[in-house]
Amino acid sequence: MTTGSSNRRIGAEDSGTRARLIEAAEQVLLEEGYAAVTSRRVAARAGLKPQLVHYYFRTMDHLFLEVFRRRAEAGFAQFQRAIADEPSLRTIWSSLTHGTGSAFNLEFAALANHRKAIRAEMANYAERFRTMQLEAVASILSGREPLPDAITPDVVLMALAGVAQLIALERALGVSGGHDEALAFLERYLDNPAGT
Amino acid sequence: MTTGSSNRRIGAEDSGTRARLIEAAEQVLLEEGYAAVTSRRVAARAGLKPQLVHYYFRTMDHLFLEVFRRRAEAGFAQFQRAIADEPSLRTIWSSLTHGTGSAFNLEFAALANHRKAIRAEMANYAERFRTMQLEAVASILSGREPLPDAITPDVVLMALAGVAQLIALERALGVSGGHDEALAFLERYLDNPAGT
DNA sequence: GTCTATACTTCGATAGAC
DNA sequence: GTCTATCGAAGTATAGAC
Repeated sequence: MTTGSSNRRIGAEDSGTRARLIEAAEQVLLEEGYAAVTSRRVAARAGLKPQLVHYYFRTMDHLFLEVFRRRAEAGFAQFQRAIADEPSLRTIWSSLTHGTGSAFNLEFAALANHRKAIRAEMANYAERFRTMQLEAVASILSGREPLPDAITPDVVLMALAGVAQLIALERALGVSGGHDEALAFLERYLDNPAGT
Repeated sequence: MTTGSSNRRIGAEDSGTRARLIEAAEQVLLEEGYAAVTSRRVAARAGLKPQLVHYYFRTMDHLFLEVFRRRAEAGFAQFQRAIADEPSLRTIWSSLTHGTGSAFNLEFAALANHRKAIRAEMANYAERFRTMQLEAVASILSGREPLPDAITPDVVLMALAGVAQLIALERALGVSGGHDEALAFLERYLDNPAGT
């Protein structure tokens, strides 16, 4: 499982069937969780035979990695577009709370916790994403009233990202206590971080 | 699976074997993730036969619920002790970042996302825990310099909980960007939230 | 009350046919 | 390059022996 030194033949990367399997895997992941992403269920969702999963992907982990990379690259590109279009804290906040990203991250975080290859890939993207976000926050804040010295762009970003993640996770559970208050605060803060 | 209206006989709740299975399940959960919590592996960890899992627990979900409740009650009690001993923001922060709690929550959050019974139980405890924490924060802040109106105890708690969760998750991945800065800020903030 | 023998389903993966 | 036939291991759960 770690080495994967089998010499079984693997299908072409540009195969349409392969793309269908990745798409199906992502759907199953979001709807039923990573434990439900089995060769049989993914194939059924794609309308294909289970053995095809193992023809196009050496192991299930290889499939997970492809699903993750596809989503991560898309998120990456989307963030860059959004921040170029309107560089503001509000745009950062939107990107942190947008769509199915949270559910996706939750599944992969749980998966990464116990699978080395996936953890490495996720850490890699997380670092890159954080760096990109940090540059954006620093740039946005530099054009405004200065904040107290202790409140660096890192601190602002960690707080926004942390609260966004927490709210998303609790929403999934059906818990909402404190959310309205936090969102009301952010509603003011995002446009006026210095509080003047 | 949802109803569980089987009339199969189930072992006594005070059985020692049953307790061993719960303990073993928790270990497997933390070490290998929720997908690895199967009757065979739990039993192997406990040095028992796989069929015993199904004698003491109607389904695997019942086992998960027992594992969750045990940990949740323990966390509940521990928070109450700690906050009674030293009521401070620092104690709140410690309780949010303490031990294996984050890994445990991550596993159960992912599980809860797709299993109704577990989601309900987790939501229930999350609400209770949040209420308890909120009372503590409000009580602590009321004995200090007042904060700006917009920064209610809810806002403080959501920020602390969010950042604590984010740092824990990223640490598990091996990502550390921004952590030192956020922790340095908190180091000052926890003792002096009004920033005077 | 406690545990075992057993049924049946689903799993990942490979070797080999087209 | 693409897909299928098939294997052995692991999964949940139940009925029945002690």
